Amino acid sequence: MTVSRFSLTISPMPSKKYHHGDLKNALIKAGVEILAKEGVSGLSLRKVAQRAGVSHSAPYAHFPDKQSLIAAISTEGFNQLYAELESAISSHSKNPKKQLIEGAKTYIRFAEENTDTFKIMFSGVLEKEKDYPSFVEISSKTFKLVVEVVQACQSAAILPAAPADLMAVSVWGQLHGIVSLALEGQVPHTVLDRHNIQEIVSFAIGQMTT
Amino acid sequence: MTVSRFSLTISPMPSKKYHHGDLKNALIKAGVEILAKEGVSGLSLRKVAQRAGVSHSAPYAHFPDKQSLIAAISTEGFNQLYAELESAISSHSKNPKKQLIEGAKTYIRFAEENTDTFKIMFSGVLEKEKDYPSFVEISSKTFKLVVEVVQACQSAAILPAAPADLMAVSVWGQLHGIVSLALEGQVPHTVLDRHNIQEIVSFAIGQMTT
DNA sequence: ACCTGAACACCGTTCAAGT
DNA sequence: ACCTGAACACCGTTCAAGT
Repeated sequence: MTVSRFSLTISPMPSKKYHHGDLKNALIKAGVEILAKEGVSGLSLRKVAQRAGVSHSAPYAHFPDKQSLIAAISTEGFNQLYAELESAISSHSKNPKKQLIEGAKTYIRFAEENTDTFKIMFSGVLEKEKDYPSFVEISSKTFKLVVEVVQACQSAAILPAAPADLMAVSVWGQLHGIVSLALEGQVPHTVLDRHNIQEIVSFAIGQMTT
Repeated sequence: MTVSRFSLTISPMPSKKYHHGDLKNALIKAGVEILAKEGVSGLSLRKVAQRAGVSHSAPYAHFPDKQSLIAAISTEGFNQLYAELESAISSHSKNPKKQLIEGAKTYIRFAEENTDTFKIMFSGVLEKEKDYPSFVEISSKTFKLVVEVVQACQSAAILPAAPADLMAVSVWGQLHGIVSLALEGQVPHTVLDRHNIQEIVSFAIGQMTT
């Protein structure tokens, strides 16, 4: 025991306060990791605190309640999704149809690679999303991105003339619905035997475009 | 105390075993009611038991765990949704386009009137749906209903020729996606100011049909 | 077969206290 | 300002026991 006490003195042990003034982000990161490892049902405030190396009540210095941490995780998820969509879309700035298809692929990939973050963003776990301004902001920014692509497609006569925001809900809804049904296991194997989600979405979007 | 013991003997008190051998269904019913009143986050096994008038451990005589009760509630929800869709569709057996539109309206109404049951059916709360045969059966029966309507529409040249199951995923995905985004508060007010969900879905399905 | 009550581990949240 | 530890109410699940 003398040894361990000694080592504690000369080199800081990981169980010390190593959140370098940024416990808030450390908690969000820990939450994302738990989500990836144990899923939505495995996400507890106490586990998040433990993984960040603080006591179970420390998170309350940064988040008023669990919902608030979930809002922060969802916001972080939306930020990442937005960045990936932005990148995919700006890679094909001269080709609206490609923007649509590659944007959809990016959305699908995000859902597949971050399944439980995606679920927490879109499956009603967050109950009063309107109370979290940064969540509302990034989600409406993301919607605007969809509107832009839709408008570009309309200008190129790839999508029919119609109010762009209405068309955007339609396109995003089509994409989101197929992805959601797939994550729920509601797409029958008779379809999945022949096509992956990307192909199903491509088919569906192909239906809407000319 | 003599009085209470006497009254217990001559007339059965409500706190006695009044689940007439059908506690299982009483628990499902209690679960649906709690879902409607307190939402998904308010649904606990202990509350369900209390509402059904039994001890907190009584449900374990009928369901191995909470997931299993959730599966039963979801199955019951699907049964109701199926019945309502069936009824709406058979009311317009000579008019495929009407079947599609009225089926969609029924789906939307079900989601709006049973929001939290709908969420529990489709939002990943049920984690191993494949383990519950009656859930799988009714959900695949419901999918077959969509396929039938799609085929009728294809025969009437209202939907383009394509594998009916693929087209069914597309149509259901479109409907489900818009409804899900709406329940999540992800449909911007700029759109909701002008159109309700029914109209948005009608627009989207109008896009797919000729 | 069906149900109860005690028990256990875990959870979200609060609060007095420490630095 | 940031964090800890005890405490409270609630939860899912197990189990010995009662009818």
